Amino acid sequence: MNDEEKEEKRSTVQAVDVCIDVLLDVAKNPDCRLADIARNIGETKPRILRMLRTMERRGLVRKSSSGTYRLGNTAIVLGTAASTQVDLVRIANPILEELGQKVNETTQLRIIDNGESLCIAKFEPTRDLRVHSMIGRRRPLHAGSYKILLAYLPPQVQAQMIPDKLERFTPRTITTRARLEAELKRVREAGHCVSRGEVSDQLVSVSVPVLAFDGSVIAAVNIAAPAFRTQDNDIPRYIALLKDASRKISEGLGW
Amino acid sequence: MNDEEKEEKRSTVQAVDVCIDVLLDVAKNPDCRLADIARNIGETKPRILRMLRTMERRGLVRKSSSGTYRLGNTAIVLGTAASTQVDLVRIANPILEELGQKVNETTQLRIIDNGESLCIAKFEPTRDLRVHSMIGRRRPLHAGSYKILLAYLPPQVQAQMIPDKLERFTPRTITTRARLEAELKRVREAGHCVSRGEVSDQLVSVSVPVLAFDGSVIAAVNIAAPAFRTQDNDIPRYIALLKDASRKISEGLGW
DNA sequence: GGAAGCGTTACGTTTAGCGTAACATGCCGG
DNA sequence: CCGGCATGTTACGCTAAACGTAACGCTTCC
Repeated sequence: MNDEEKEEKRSTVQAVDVCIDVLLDVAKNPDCRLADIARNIGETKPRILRMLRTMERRGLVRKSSSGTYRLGNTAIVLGTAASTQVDLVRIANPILEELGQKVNETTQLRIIDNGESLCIAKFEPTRDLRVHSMIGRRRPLHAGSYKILLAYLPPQVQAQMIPDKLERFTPRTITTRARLEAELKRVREAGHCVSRGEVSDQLVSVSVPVLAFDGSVIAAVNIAAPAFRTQDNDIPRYIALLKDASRKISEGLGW
Repeated sequence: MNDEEKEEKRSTVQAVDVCIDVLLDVAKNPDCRLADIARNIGETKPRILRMLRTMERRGLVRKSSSGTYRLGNTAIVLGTAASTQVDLVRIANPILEELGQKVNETTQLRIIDNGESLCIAKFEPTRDLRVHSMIGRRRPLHAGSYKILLAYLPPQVQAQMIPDKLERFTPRTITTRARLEAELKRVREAGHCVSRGEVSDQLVSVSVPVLAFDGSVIAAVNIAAPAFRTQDNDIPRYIALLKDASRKISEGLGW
C-alpha cells in the first residue's frame, strides 16, 4: 500500500468497508451465493460468511432456502428513510413526477458519483412503450445528455473526470477528448444538452443542470424518450419544462 | 456475557453489528450528532466516528457542514434494489396501490419482525385528510387490526410473542392477556380483524392475512381510515376488497 | 471566564476476527 | 459407482486491526 492509500484509509474500519462491498454486491447480483460474493470482492469465504450471518440476523440480507442471498427488509427500511432524508431526492421526486406526467415520458435526476453519473430519483409514465430507468444505475459521464454534469465543472476537475479512453456505445457516441470538450463548451453556453442516440440508438434524452445557491451544478434533470416519437419541435418545449423543474428543485432546496 | 449470548453471537462480526446499529439510529434520528449516536447505542465516540467516516466515504451516510449526519445516496440505492429483491414487497406494491385507489384510503403491508409489527410497504391516497403511514414504522402486535398477525401462530409461539404488559394507547386498547387471546380466537375464525380506535381514537383499520402456500400467515394487508368517514356498511366492502388483494399477493408469490 | 459540551487526534494494548486448513455435502462426468 | 470439484461450514492459533483512554482545541452557554 502506498502512502496515498494509507492516508485515504486512515482511521476507518476495514470490516465495515468490506461489509458495504458485500451489500453492494448483493444489491447488484440478487440470488448470489457466498462463493460468488467472496470471489467478486476478493475476500475469503469465512470472512464473508461471518458478515452475511451478522447482516442476516439484522434483516439487512435474507438467505433463501437454496443458500442464495438477497437484500432484506431492513434494507428497504433504510432506503425509505434515506429518500426522506436526502433533501435533493425528497424535493425532486414530486417535481420529477409532475414533469413526467406533463410530457408522458420518463424523467430522471442524476448526480456525479465516483466519476460516473448516478441515477438517484426517477419517474416512469404508465404507457406501454417507455424508457426504462432504475435508481442506482450508473452511466459514464461522456455519453448521453447527462454529460451536462461535466460542463460546469472547474476546468481541471473536469479534465480529471474525463477518462483517457471514451467507450463507444453507438456510432454517435463522442469518443475523442477534443470533441467532447468542444461539445461541453457548447452545452455550457446553451444551458442544456440534447443527446440523440449517443448511448442507445433509439433514445433521445434532454438534460438541464440543477443549480446550487452559488451557481455550481449539483445534479441534472432529464427527460428520456424513444426517438421515433420525439419530433424536433418537442425539444424546445422539453427544455422549457426542464428548466422550470430545475428551478423548482433549486428553490425547494432553499436557494 | 452468558452462554446463551455467546452462542447467539458465535461467528459474527461485532464491527458490522455496531455499524448496523449506527445506520438504524441515523435512519431514526436524522441530523443527529456523533455524540448522540454514541450515547444512544452505548459505544465510545472514537469508535462511532471511525465507522461514520467509513460509511461516509461510501455514501451510506452524509455529514452536513454543521457536523450532523443523515443517510446518503448509497442507502437510497440499496433500498431501491431491496424493494425489487424482496418478493413480498415487489408483488404487493401495485396491489396495495390498486386497493388504495379503489377505497381512496391508506393501505399497508405489515409483517412480524422481532416481536413487533413492521410496515414494509404502503400506499397513501392523494386527499387532504388521510392516515399517515411510514415504511419502517413499528407497532406493538396487541393493538390495532394487525393483531391478526398473531391469530394464526402456533399456540406456544403466539404465547411467547405476547408480552406480559400490554401497553394502553386508548380506552379501547386490549390490555389483558385473556381478552386478547379471546379476541384472537374470534379473529382467526372470522378471517379478518377490524380495529376501531385501539391505537388512536380517530382511526379505523381493517386487516386480513396474506397466506403462504402452506396456509401459514406471512403478512397482513390493511386499510386504515379516519373513523368519521367509515360507516359500518363500508366494512364488509373493505373486507371483500382486502381478501381479494391478499389472494392476488399470494398468487403473485407463486402459490 | 470557566464549565461543559462538542469533535478530533494520538497511542499503546488487547482481543476481535482473520486466514489456513480440514471437513461435510452435493453434483456432475467418466 | 466412484473420484473430482464445487459448494458451505467449522475449528483454532496468530496477528494486526481497531479499540478505549486520555488529552487536545473549539464553541457555546451560564
